[in-house]
Amino acid sequence: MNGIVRIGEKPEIARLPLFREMDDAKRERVFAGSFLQAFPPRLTLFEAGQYADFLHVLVDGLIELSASGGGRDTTMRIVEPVTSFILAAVVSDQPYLMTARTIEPSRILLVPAALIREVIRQDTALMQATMRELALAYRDLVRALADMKLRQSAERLGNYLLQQDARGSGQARFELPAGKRLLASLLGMTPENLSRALSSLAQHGVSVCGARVQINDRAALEAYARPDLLQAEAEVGRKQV
Amino acid sequence: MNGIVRIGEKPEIARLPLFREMDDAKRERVFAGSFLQAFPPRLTLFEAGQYADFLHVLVDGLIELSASGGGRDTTMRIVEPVTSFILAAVVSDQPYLMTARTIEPSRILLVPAALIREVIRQDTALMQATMRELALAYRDLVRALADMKLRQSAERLGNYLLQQDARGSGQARFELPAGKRLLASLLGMTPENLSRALSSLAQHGVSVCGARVQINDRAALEAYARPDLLQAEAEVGRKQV
DNA sequence: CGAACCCTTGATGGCGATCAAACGCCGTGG
DNA sequence: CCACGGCGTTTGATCGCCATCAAGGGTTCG
Repeated sequence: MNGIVRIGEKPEIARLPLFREMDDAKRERVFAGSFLQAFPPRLTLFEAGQYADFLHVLVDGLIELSASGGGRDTTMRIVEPVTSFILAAVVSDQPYLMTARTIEPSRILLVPAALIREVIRQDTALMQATMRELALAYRDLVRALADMKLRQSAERLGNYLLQQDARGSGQARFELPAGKRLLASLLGMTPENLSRALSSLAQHGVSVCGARVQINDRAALEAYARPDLLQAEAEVGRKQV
Repeated sequence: MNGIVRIGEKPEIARLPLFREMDDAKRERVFAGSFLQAFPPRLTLFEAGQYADFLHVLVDGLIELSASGGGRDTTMRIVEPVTSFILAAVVSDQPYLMTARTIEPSRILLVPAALIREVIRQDTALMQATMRELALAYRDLVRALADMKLRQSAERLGNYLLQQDARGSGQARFELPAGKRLLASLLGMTPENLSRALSSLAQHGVSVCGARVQINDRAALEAYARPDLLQAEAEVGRKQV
């Protein structure tokens, strides 16, 4: 199950913006030193404060990144495949700031931190790709922080729905990637209030049935949620850190 | 006033982590192509949405970076000298996400974005420094977002005071860098509530007189504010993006 | 069938925003 | 010198968003 990445998975990983431009031989070297591993759901992969020993690439499944403090917990990000995560901790050689937990059964490529740091130093194209990934991830977080400070919860939800729709097939119908409890935490609200917010969005062109969401009146939703300046970069095929 | 950086300023800028490790000749080239410019207070340097045409290095003065949306404004960061800012926008060649405004009279080194991007491509040490800066800046933002989601306003204030003290000379006495109105916005609260929060912190070992802050009982303040896992990296001489 | 678990709905309470007004500080101009 | 106005800060009163507490319905799984 580990030791060498199985052939079938490689193309999808190699096509990630992070690995796309680098030297083929170096990429092989990275993959040869990495492990593809399967994890059951609800398993903690690592905790905040631990030394960052692997760059993670989610190949299949779903991951929650959360932070805690003062007895509380909040989910910082929900990682969907195929995406790398915790690049920043690996690059800066610092402890994780977030805890990672599988939500669904997941397969993850584990790239030893020392290995990826070494190859980054050797391969300029990879270093440049890393730099760009970090810059885009930084900008995503600026948007997230502004979102949290400027909008109230139902507006954040509305924007999340618009964003999630755009990220998916694009037209007006999609499913929430994870349970509503988790979504609530991601949006900085309680499950109870997420439930209320979802029903209140019915007045703004959104209908929900279980995890199925349909945007019936995009103009109305946009008028309410004001996606404004906070829209995500739309680089083709891009995945976050 | 511009064209070539005045000799007196160079050492301090060259010592920034961003420029410290790079090739001397390349650094000269960057500085030769840049402009050191003075700005009056309360002047908008650029607005969110504009094309990012300069990397900025604050040499002297004070800058506010703010974001807006839905009729509201919030300050995202207060930049103190000597520090570069908006590296991420320049690296990713995307529009600014934030608006920059001088608070005090300021002198800023303006490095043309195309120039710095070109030299980054040519100089591996600079690229690596940029990568590290972005990674650390990313982690700062993770902390800021977790702070906003996990703590209530008086706790955020308490942590800000601890952090600001640590960043300064270190022991228990310092001045707020900018007016309280601005600080309130940075912390995601109103000036009224900042005022109340400051007086409530008297019960936790803090005394305030105007802009002068004194931490009389650090243990009590830490017990209240729980700096926990969110503590900033303490790399010597490090400055944020 | 029962036990979790998730989601929903309702009732209550607290944190913080908003509204309003007074105080201190400071630069201007009479 | 003092009067005046502007601005930032403080203090008080009220309101609204959202968290918390509580309970009920639906689904899944042992």
